[in-house]
Amino acid sequence: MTLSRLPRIPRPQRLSEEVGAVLGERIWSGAFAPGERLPTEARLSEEFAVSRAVVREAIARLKADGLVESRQGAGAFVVRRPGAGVFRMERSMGGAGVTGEIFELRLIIEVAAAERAALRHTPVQLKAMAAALARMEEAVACGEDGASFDDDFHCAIAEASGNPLIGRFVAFVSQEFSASRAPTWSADGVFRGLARAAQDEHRAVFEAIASGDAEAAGQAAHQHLINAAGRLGVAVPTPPATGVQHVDKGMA
Amino acid sequence: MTLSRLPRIPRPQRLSEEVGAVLGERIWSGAFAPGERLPTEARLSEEFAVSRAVVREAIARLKADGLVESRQGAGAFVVRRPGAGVFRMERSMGGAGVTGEIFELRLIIEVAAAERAALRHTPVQLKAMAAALARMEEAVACGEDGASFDDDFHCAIAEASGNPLIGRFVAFVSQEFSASRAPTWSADGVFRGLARAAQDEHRAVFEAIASGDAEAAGQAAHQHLINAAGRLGVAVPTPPATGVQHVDKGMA
DNA sequence: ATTTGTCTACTTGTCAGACAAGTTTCTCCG
DNA sequence: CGGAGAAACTTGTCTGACAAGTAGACAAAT
Repeated sequence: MTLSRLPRIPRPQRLSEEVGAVLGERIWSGAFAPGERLPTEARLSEEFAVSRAVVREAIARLKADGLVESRQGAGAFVVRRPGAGVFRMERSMGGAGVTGEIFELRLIIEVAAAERAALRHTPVQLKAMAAALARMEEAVACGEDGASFDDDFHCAIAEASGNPLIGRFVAFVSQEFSASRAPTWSADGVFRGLARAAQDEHRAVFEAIASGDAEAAGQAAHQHLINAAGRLGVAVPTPPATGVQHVDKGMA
Repeated sequence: MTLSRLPRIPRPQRLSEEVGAVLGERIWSGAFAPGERLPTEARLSEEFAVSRAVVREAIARLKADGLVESRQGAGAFVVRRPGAGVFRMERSMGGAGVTGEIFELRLIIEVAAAERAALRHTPVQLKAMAAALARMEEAVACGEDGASFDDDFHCAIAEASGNPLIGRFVAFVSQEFSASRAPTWSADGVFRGLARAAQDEHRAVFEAIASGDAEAAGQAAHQHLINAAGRLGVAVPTPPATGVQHVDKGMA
């Protein structure tokens, strides 16, 4: 077998990572306002009781993230509009409730991707989707873990949207999210038929795309993601807004 | 007041940035294969003729990008799936044709944001949108550059979507894109009425959001982005029907 | 022969101190 | 009052050192 990943025991976090996380949080929370100057490296190394090298590495990370800019002789400054330059998810945003928000973003982008894939897919891309689908089918039949094929399927759809940015973005979000996909494909999940249900939805999406019906593809993708959220026990803060919003137009 | 930008002169690149760029390119190009171990810091500092501290900062940047992982005592390794962990745009994508793809992504996400903002906006967020709108109005009247208020307006809408991820993503894409927004707000653009037209569209989006009409907000945002692309001479590869169709399905 | 324990060389993480280069601030002279 | 220049900071880079952790070899035990 592939000796799988995940150092189950959390290795002692590097000092520079801790310092970087604290500083990043202060910036995101607004404790360091945009445009403001950070304390000097000497000051920070004193505050955190670490060497200046550690502080410098932490700041290097923030610079790589596009959160701060430093000018020799002047200091390090919080960038005017933090968050531009790079988009990441995991860090510095309270963990609670985030999953639902990630799902909402997936819903938006993957539905759009499915619609476009229905209209633009090439034979090669369709074959890639079919291959991922077949592998998942096999996994369901054998009771194995098909999570990575699940990833592949979603990414193949995004690739077929014809817009590489959409493909990369879905790949990115999928990765960020793959840990939470486990319950569906765990032994227990397969036993309870979750994998089977997901697979049926996958096929519906695939057939809609293959037949070139954009609207059906979008609806199938939408339904799949809503159901997937339900299988994970995640509340997606969207349903009233997206699918059926014409219903509550009456009020107000 | 705020002495704004002046880094038009390419400031002397930091050594660590140069080294980091070279290493990053080697990884992206595959010269360092996924899973492979990087040369040791000592070896790299020798190769680049810089101190180990510089190499360490360069590697810190790569770690922040999620390209490499280092284990004390073992070495630094190229991550198995480079590119996961962060989402950037500038890298590894030639400039041609990309603008249209960015626009398509904006179209997808900002239309969805406008729909949600119509349903979820708070009074404070509405006020932020109104403020940005007013400043743009002023800029149009005075013939000044309102590009940054344009940014603010779009970001305020995304913020009001109630999903911070959407807000950050729009901020991210906006930034990546702000350079291309210049033509609308340049002296020539203002003269030719481009800014005026954009402003009318902005107001339409705002009013739809303020009135809580998600469908109208989505359509207005869709129209605005299509027109904005037209003003820039960019072709958005989106069939006219697609952008909003998942909203009004079921409507007769 | 296989397993186990130990040892050693190597690599990254952290520290301390130093100097160079650039910026800001204040002083002092005109 | 204004400007030149010195002084104080601050970041960028270098050097050397030690601690912590890893990997491979080697020896001992079963």
